[in-house]
Amino acid sequence: MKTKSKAYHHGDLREALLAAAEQELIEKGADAFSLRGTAKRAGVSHAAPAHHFKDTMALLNALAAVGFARLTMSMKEEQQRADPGKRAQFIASGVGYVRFALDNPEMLQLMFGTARRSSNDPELARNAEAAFSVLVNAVGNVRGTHVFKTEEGWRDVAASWSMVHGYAQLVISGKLGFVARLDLEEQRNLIEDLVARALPEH
Amino acid sequence: MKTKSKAYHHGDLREALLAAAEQELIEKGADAFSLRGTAKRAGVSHAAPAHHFKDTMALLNALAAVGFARLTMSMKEEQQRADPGKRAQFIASGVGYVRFALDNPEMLQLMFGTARRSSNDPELARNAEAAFSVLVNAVGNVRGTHVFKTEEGWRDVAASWSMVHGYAQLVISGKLGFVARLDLEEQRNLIEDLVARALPEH
DNA sequence: TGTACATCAGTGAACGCGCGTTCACTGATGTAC
DNA sequence: TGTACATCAGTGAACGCGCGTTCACTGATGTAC
Repeated sequence: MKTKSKAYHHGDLREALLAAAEQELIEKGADAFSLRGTAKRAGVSHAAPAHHFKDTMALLNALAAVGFARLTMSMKEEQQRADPGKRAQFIASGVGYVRFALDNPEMLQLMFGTARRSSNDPELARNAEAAFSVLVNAVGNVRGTHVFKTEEGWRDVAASWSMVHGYAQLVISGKLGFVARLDLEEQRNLIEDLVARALPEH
Repeated sequence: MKTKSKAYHHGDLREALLAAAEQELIEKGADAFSLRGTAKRAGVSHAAPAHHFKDTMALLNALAAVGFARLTMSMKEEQQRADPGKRAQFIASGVGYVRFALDNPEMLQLMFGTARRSSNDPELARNAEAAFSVLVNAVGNVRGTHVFKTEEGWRDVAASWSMVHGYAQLVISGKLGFVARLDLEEQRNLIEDLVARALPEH
């Protein structure tokens, strides 16, 4: 019957393109990603995206910004589910970070790689900053100081972030194969242990 | 005078191609890397590489294998320079890991990314395994047991590797900007601190 | 030592492909009166 | 409420480009006798 209403105007092509771009990224990888493929997925001619994104780089910058927003959400969700204690909140932010990364490996590569992206997209920078802040605040609450005021504070942040980020990257690239053999509960325990090591209790 | 001897046969084109490929990777990035560009850099026609590498993927696999060999060397060098104590040796392996990564950021992406690479190149797997072993042995020596025998051993390895790998990735992607303000000595201290956190003394 | 010949490592032209971007266009929508 | 018109968001053809790979070839090298 094909009642597929073929409206000439799409409605919200910008959002549809971002969703299509994510699928394209997931299936083709950052290397083989193409604007034409994205347009095709969105069911639109390959010239249409130009009305919404200046060029391919602009589209990927916007997609990376979406990724950082989702990362922020993932950390905050995990914190809401967790015990309200400061240390538990810190650990939860780390668990949320890893959960996002393992659920969105291609997005993580886009967000932290330099491929096909410019570095001065303001929305992207803002969203990245917001994600960063969740972790920084969690560390600050545990330590009871503004982390940027002391060398030790910087180190706490660097250690925590490095730990969760590195763990996620290694699992994604298949180098920590034994993790695949853990069930969800065990993996969560492992992550909590790793995060806790990054911020040792005094 | 141009005494540039234009020998028809190159001598060691395979090695020259690997070196050229690394330059291509560094200057163009993993996305824009091309076999033709590599051949041009090596001063050879774009059809010549086919005699040495089946296709582009084979060349990049070989290059990644070179990267892992260099990573192993970097860790061992740092260990030779360090105090022979077990814990100092462990920390040195971590410092060597980070040093390699910061000196070869594009290679690290190639080695740990999935882009343009197959996953079943035996030489690549062997070299990656060798690098892994340096870290595993260093952890084992500190703990005094075969790390693969206990859950705790696995965690020690995961924590150590995650920490150095994550730190390197974050610095490379510019997310730990404050590190750029540290001088060499300070950065070394920071790395040693981070690595030490990953493997807490009992 | 010299020669014939097989093998190896290059060349350069050609192929077909998918890409990003541009362009003149057209259909749909929104607004002024 | 109806109509004219500007604006917006699509289309599809066309462009030039660089890519990986294939192919027939040729020059250099190594080896058997």
